[in-house]
Amino acid sequence: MPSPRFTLDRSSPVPLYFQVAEQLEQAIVSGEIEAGERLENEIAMAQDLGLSRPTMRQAIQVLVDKGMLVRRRGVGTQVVRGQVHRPVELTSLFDDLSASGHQPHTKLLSIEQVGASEEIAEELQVSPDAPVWSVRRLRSIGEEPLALMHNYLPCDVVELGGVDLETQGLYAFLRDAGFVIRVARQRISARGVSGEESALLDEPEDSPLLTMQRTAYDNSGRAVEFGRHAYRPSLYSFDMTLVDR
Amino acid sequence: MPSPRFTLDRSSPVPLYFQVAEQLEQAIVSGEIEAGERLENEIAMAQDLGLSRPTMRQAIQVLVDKGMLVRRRGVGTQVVRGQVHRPVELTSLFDDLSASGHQPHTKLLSIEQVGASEEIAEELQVSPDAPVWSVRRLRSIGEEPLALMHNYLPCDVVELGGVDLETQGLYAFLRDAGFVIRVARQRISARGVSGEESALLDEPEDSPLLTMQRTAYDNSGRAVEFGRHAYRPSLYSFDMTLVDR
DNA sequence: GTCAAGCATTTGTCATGACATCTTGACGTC
DNA sequence: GACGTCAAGATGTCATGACAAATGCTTGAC
Repeated sequence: MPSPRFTLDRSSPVPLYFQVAEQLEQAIVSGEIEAGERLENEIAMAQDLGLSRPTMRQAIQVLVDKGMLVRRRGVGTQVVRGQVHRPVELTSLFDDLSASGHQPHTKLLSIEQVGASEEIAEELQVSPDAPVWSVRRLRSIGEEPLALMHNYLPCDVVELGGVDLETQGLYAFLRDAGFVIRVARQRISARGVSGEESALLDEPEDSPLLTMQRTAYDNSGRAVEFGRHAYRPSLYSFDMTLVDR
Repeated sequence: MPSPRFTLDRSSPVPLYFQVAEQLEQAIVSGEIEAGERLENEIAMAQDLGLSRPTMRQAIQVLVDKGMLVRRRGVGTQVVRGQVHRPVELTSLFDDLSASGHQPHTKLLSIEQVGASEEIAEELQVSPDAPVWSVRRLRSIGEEPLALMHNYLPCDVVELGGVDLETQGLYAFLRDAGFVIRVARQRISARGVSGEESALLDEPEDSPLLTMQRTAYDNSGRAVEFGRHAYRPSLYSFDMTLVDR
């Protein structure tokens, strides 16, 4: 029954349950708590740390939601075996690559205001033919083209004029502009390359592409962005963890 | 400020927070509460229903996790705009199709015990060359081939001898056999068809395929199943909702 | 008129206490 | 020896109370 020493800072603005969750996660990934091992019971852990049980439960719940811990009533809480893949998150590919130490590069292919097609209008919750930004970018890693991205944003919500989307990811810009993206719905599938894409992505004819289309909503529930992306499957995939609740 | 009438059954084994979550979700999908609308505050809703605030919060949290509601401190809770797509869940394709009213059909291509390759052994947390079940199935919808599925299960965990995997999905069998799948990790990508697949899936050479590989863990954190699947992208895609927490 | 301070509202966090329910193993009976 | 019962231990659910922090509006000073 492992009981690593966690340190709590009650004067920190970071919530206690989050401090515990972070350190517990660290203990798991570092191997201090072994895979398959059972944790001490909630009440004892809470007492050890001078916390209430709800707070301790909340901390554990964070890792349960991440798929790192599994709870069984009447038994206890165990560490899930198997290595953790980084899951799909509400970040952009740009952030993904930056975080993994690679040097992504973005080429702005086009940016213009167009009238929303029927599909776009529905996804963005605007009237058909309403003005929307249409942005096409090519993302590469080193000399290797990686993804072709086509995004749409409502003009009356976002002002993209003069924004440098080559040095800054779209999501980073939206964050800086005060948009808090809280929810996104996406669909992943595949298709063959089209003619123009073939040259841009440096893929031969009939190559398969991994496609993702996503609509993102800010913290007021309003649609902010809709995008259709195509990835070279040899260089990109989507990892995720599913948790049954 | 909407305040639909919810009914609670305190003698029911269904938790109160779940009863509320279900009815709240129903009110949202039915349009009784409009998209974008703000909910009454937690305390008032709790009082209206004769519940405590934590219970009411837990009910709301269920829908926040589903991406249907968005909370903002100091403001309130709002309904996310935009239609809901059914997300990727811990069910099998078989369940997916059955639920959507179609008639899936499964053909068992092969089932045998083999020694685990290095990759399989690592995914399933068994020793290399340990005996594992190797199951290959072709799933169709009507006359249309849909997916080619290749699954591996540790022999010392699951007994597949005599199991009819043509009328029953793999996950349904595992459930009946007492396995509770709680966590799964999966990776989605794409590739071109290989020779044998081309005929089985009725796709021409060089067609793109959507691929998914998944490792599933039971409620003790043990790896139970590893599978590599290939889908015809014209007939299948992965929908999911991402929520930032 | 504009900006800043203050206030009301609402969600976020945390504590304490209680009981329910499930699991497992020990014990006793048949 | 097999089976059922019981008790211990763990998580699941629910209630009450309190304070913190963010937001948006109102009010007041300049």
